[in-house]
Amino acid sequence: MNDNEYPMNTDSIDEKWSDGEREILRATYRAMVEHGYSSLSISKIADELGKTKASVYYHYDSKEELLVSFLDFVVDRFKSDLAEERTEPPDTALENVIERLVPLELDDERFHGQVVLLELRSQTSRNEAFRDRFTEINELLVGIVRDIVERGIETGTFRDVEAARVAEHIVATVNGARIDRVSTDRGAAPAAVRVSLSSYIDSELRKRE
Amino acid sequence: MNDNEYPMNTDSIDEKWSDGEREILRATYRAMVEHGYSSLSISKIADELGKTKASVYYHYDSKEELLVSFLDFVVDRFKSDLAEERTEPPDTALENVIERLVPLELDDERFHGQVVLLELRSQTSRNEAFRDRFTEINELLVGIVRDIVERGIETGTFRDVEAARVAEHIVATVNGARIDRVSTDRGAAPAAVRVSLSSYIDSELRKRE
DNA sequence: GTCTATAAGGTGATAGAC
DNA sequence: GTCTATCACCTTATAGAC
Repeated sequence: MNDNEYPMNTDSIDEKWSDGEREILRATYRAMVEHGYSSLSISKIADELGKTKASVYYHYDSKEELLVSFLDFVVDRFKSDLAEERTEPPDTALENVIERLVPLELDDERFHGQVVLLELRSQTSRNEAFRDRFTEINELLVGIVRDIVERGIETGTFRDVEAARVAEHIVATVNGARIDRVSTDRGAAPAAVRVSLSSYIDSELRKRE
Repeated sequence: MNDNEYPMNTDSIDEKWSDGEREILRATYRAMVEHGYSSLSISKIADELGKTKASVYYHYDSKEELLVSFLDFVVDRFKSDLAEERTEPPDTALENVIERLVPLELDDERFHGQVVLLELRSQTSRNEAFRDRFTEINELLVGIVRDIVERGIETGTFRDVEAARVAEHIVATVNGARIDRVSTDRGAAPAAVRVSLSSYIDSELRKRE
């Protein structure tokens, strides 16, 4: 389902956005971290960019167009952050994906990234393009987990469960924990969920005897 | 932890808000459903109220104050919607709570309620009062589930698991499914999570032999 | 309590010079 | 590509009449 995924962390030859556009998208990201989605404006983006509003409008015809492009930018980062070698044994692969999605420690940069994602997610009911992207993200996550579980069943590591159903469960739990982390002060919750997920994987997936 | 909870659906004697305030809060709710948090304005609320902006400012000194009051209003509704007799046996009590939080069918009214909650939740990183309320909501949910699980352990229905940890897991899963529902087009996901949660409860909680 | 009128400033967006 | 200047409009909030 995802053949052409490369780690785009480094700014390699990437034709998706021009240099000017990427500078604007990066400025948008900073403006969003600082001011939040609901008080984001072209002026604030331009300030962050170090140029004037008119410069922004040279690259984007409207705020709406910029925001959809920004959403792609953020989703792209999320996806490439997730892209990883999948050669490890299924049980450690599963644990690695979970660790990546719900790390025990979350540095400021990733924390801000999750806040931005949550703020964008809150726009899904009002904007179809937004809803499409988050549908895509969740399907990607479920697909990754499902593939690992299926591989585990084939190799005999896991019991013969319904992979799709288990994947939905794990992704829902992971998403719940992620959103809890950025929207409450319940610092201990992510760790509790991590432990509980391991236990779940153990009792529902891992073969006994 | 929650002795004084009554179903406040009907407008009984409730000293928390004056009649005028409640009218404004209800108008705010309608305006929010229609326009979304990020384009919510006093004008739109006044329009929905059928009065002028100045009338709103007679009851609230600032938009900020109104919004925090509105948050209380919404959280209150959420809590009273959850308040329920807890006399059923633990296993059905648990299933009922889950059914209530992640119903298989979601009518428009409740759907809008969850959208509003998600939009308010997206403000948590920018506003401490908001974060406090959502911390409270999640702790309430975890508390409800934990109590049921503990009761199940005492009565011998459930195995002797770590109730707090299992509660965190269930609440995270439920929250993930709830947010998935309002922010993606993955219509089948909530049902899949429901099935998977039942299976989880069965294998992790329910006593065998 | 609700109104009209108004203030001061921010918003998205465009025209035209360089 | 970036700038200045400008537009019409919307924003939060207040003053004062009724």
